[in-house]
Amino acid sequence: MAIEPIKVTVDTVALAVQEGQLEIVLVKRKREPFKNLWALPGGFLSDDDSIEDAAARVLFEETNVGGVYLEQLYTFGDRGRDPRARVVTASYLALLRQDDLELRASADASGVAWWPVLALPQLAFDHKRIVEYAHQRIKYKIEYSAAAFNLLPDKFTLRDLQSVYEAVLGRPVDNRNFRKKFLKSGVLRELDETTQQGSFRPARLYGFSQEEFDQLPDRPVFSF
Amino acid sequence: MAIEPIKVTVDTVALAVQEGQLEIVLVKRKREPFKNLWALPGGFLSDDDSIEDAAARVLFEETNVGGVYLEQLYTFGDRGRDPRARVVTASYLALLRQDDLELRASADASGVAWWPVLALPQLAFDHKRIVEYAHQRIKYKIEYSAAAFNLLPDKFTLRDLQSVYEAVLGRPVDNRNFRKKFLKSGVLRELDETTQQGSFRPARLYGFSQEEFDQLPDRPVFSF
DNA sequence: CCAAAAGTGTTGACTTTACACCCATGC
DNA sequence: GCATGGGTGTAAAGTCAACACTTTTGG
Repeated sequence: MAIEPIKVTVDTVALAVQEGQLEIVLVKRKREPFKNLWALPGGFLSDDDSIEDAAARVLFEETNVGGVYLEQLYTFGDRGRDPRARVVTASYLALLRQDDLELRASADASGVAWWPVLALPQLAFDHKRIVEYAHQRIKYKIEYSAAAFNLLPDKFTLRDLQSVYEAVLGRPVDNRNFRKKFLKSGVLRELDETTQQGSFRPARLYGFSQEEFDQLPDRPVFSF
Repeated sequence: MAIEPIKVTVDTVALAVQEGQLEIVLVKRKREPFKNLWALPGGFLSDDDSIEDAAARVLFEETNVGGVYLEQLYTFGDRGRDPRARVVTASYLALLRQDDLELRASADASGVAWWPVLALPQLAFDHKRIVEYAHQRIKYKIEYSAAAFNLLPDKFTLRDLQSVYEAVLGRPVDNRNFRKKFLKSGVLRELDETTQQGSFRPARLYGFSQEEFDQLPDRPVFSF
């Protein structure tokens, strides 16, 4: 059983919702292969304690984004994915709050930027496929998990929450049904604060209650 | 960035339902580490075209089981999983029909056997965790996918189908509601055949219709 | 008083759950 | 005719989907 040398990398699909759009962080490659194409932030598994640690480290190194929710997506290892060598890539999904965003490119890249998931440039390697996989995952996940709250600050309005669902699902949802269902679910803590941002009625702020969420059944409870 | 040598392996959780119990294939290790403990069938990624191919090859080599449904589960890569070296393991779920079963151990193992998922022996490495992950996955998956039909022969009775659900979910389900829901879903093709296996009413045989299944929404439709 | 976004209820269709007896067969 | 597993219906409760107007605020 000949074992050819294999390299292990991590690539991260880092998502955020900005102005009602689902966006993703890409870095522009400075070198071959795929020089000048946009790619997912990624790099080699090194002396990290875990693959997830590697994903967090690489994401921070390449984009300056840290302290975020991370989960493993899928591992790609087909022959020929990388023209140089056999590369096995564990892909990760990162969910960012608007707060977290202060992108800064590393020396290895000639740029780092947000791109709308629905209007991506041509991507390096098989990264298009990885983004599609991530997009599918977050669509499912938002219906049965608390993933949406990883895309929001600690305090948010019901409209903010609805915008996250609409951006992720890619379609409008009925606002009366949306509010009814979320308020009934018990996972929202109503705060004694409101926004104050224009010449119209202020919106109430809410927080997320992990304790209440933990008591929900683990089937889709937030589907719209 | 020092890159220590990393090995990539695949481990497979191969499941089948036998006499109403969910069971899994384990091999008994002939060597250190974990000599004489039971472990998942697994081995190194070699010159396979894909990781999934490697999982299929290794499963066949170690257990003589082939031609089965395979899907990737999760990739484990924490430091210290294997005392010898840094090992990154892509784990796979295999679903077997009772037909497929003609276990035969390879020279590397001192045994291969079916074990009930609910009564496993002590396992090598972190394989217990991998089995738990697989078990969770199949529990979810059976509710929204056609996974159950990968655990059944081409022709089966409604009772067979219900037994698969009960074994996977680990609890009884209401048999009137079960039949009603499955028959209404349209994914079963009623055959002009019955079983003939005792001094009692014969059961009608059914087949699975992939075409009808493909038209279902991709949310849980087989939850009980 | 106007513009803008926040917030609110009801109805009908459908789905889910709980529950107990008759049917067909071989011996 | 009996033992065994196969097969069937209904009603009440709950959930989902569709739909339009009133409220609050600043200027």
